[in-house]
Amino acid sequence: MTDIDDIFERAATGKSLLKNRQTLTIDYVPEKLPFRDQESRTLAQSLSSVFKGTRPSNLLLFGKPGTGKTAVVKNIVEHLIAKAKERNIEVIVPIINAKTANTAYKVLYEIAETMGINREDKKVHFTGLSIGEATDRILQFIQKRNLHVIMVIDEIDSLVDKNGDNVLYSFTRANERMTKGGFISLIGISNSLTFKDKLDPRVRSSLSEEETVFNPYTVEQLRQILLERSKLAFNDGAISEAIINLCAAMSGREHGDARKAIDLLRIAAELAERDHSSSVDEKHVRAAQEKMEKDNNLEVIKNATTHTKFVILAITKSKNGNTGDVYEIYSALCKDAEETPLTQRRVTQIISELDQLGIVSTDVISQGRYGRSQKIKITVPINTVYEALGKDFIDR
DNA sequence: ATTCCACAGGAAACAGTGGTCC
DNA sequence: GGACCACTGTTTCCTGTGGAAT
Repeated sequence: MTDIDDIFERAATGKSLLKNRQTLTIDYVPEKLPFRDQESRTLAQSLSSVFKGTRPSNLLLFGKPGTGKTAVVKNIVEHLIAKAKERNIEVIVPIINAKTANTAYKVLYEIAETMGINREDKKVHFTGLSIGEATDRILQFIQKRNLHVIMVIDEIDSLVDKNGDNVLYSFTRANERMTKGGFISLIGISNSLTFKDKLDPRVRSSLSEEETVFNPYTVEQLRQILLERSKLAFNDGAISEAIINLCAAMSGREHGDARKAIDLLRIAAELAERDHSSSVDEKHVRAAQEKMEKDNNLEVIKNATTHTKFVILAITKSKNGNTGDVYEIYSALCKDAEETPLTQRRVTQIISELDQLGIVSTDVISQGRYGRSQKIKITVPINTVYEALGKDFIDR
């Protein structure tokens, strides 16, 4: 075990490059978000009608991931609650992530939980109620207590994609029903600009009373964000401006996602520490970039269901990558493993899910009289696939 | 211009599970 | 304890599609 002891010894005695790792994680939200003054002001102005006792406009925030939407909302809401408390106004702000609470009922349940309804007689249980009944109980609670509720639904597009806009419809209309007091405002946060098209026109008009678009950060903006964070996170001399420029350039070119850029910086720092290097250099950043991609793919494949793994394996084994060919190989794999194969319809769906996750790429090709099909290709390095599937799985 | 292939993918239905309500 | 509800994963059924072959 001497090599293991050696690792521990070096970790214990080695010099840390980071003085505050926390500031390079998603949990850290700075007091004021750089480059988001305009958006913050718009949001604050919209919410300020709470102080006049009237309902704030419903609001939609659009922007790609890592553009600071959620952070801006959290910041402003925190200020709002504090300011309202000084004036004895009770504002409740349930923040629901519709990607985690991925059904209409789960969203209602989460809202009920954060609002404290479940400490009352008429609870909204984990299951068993109809959606209508759950909505009614929430509205009754708000009305009875004359509450100001600002409902924040993050990733609102995934809720609408999976469940339609019924829940949104009930809440945008709720104020007409609550005649005895209390009100609800909705803030929807979405990664997709086209999400509005999927809404019922009545929901669309009432939900998008105001809209704010968060543009992706430019390379220069990312550079300044990373510079700020690195001052908080790193010990003196542990990172150079050139390395920060590189991280900003790599992230800005690819996605403009501040969260990923900060992750890149953190992982590069961790790799440099493991390397016992006195500072982060270019090779750590490049390695961090590779690691991020690989880890992501590994996790997805490792956690996939058995049938999804069979499909992935079938794609790697297929010569032409046609749907028919892949399905045939998949069926054979199932037969070998004494599993009943899923239908082709379901396999098509699995392939499309893998496509969305970026594990495979598909191109629809038409072979004329020989039909239309998809050309399916694995986009993840084959070694990563085999590593994720495991030798036992491949050899069985 | 029409036919035909090999699918893609939407919609509805179903089975099984885990829960509440009355 | 039966009626009812939601959710997930799946199957079944069906319509639509691009372009080579006829």
